[in-house]
Amino acid sequence: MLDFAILGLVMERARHGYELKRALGELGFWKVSFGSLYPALRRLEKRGAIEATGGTGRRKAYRITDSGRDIFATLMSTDPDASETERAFQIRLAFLGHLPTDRRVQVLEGRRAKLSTHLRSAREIFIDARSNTENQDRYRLALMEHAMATTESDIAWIDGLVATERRVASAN
Amino acid sequence: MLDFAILGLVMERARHGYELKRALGELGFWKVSFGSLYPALRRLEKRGAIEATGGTGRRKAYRITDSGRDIFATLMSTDPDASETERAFQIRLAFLGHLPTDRRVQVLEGRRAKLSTHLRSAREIFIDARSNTENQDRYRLALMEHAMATTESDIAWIDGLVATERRVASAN
DNA sequence: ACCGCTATGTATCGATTCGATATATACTGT
DNA sequence: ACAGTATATATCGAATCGATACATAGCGGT
Repeated sequence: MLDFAILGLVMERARHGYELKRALGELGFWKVSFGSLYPALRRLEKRGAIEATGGTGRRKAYRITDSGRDIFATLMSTDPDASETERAFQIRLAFLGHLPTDRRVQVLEGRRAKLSTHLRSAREIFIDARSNTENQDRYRLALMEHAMATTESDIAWIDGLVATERRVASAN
Repeated sequence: MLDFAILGLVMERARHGYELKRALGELGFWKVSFGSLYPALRRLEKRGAIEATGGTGRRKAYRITDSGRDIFATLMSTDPDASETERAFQIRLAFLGHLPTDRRVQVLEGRRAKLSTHLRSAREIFIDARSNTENQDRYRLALMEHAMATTESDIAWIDGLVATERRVASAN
């Protein structure tokens, strides 16, 4: 998924490693490490998806190739797998503008469904734990409750995004 | 940190691998994989922190040793490092009941401070991105805003935990 | 009684990612 | 002129993931 993110960013304009790290970190949910980033750049270079351009001084700027553009387009238009990570979804969101409106809504609804299911099972587990004498630890119950609240807020957020998407679509 | 979590759970009572995976998953923030779990059990066994007991049928229950209890107590009473992960903090929280009240508040306040700092820098980055013509992507701005809102909610949650802690403390 | 499905359980493999560290240059304030 | 900080590339070992293999238990349906 890091490869996906790198392709997406490099596609907009040539970027060097440090810049990619900063750009990813500034999205707010992932501080990628150099130990992940540089090997990923090698991988992509070896696959012919990106290529190094001279760059200024010690910098090594990478630009996307036609093959890389294809790879990105394929990844973007492939439906997210059910097992997709929170992070994978967020990266996908960061580039969701590359999809047409109806596909965007699909991606969002898919994520919403997954969160809903997860929330339901979390609630069951919580009810269960609370009524179990052994599991009465205050902090553990608090963790569960907070996790549920966060999931609810994520769902509401996605609903907002979907609503905006539909509003924009019907305005055209 | 997985080792820490395993020790904490096994300390309460002997548990086998699958049970540990379930117990960790039920806290709601981490679905640990078998590929992490079983090697971790080996590690801990080799260090003499846990030992396998017969267990029923195909199960291999692990119980904590005295040495393991020491290791857990040391980890628990060591102040969290500044670079500690979200997940590390959550695991710490799950066992926070093992610390005296004042130390609990310390841990919580420390986390709060870190989140506050993070939030401040996120806000700066957001303001910056919004005023930058290049970074106007709707979804990317939405991601940043949501990340900030989540952090704010985490801070409020921690404040609640601290308040409860103080209330309980002063009631004694 | 038999079949298939799902849950339970242990285990390992390769790939990914992390966290720490090394190294070096550019810029900034005093 | 100098120190300190930001920028930048790179690599190492360890932790973790995700997929897969394998096997038994238990349960519902026919």
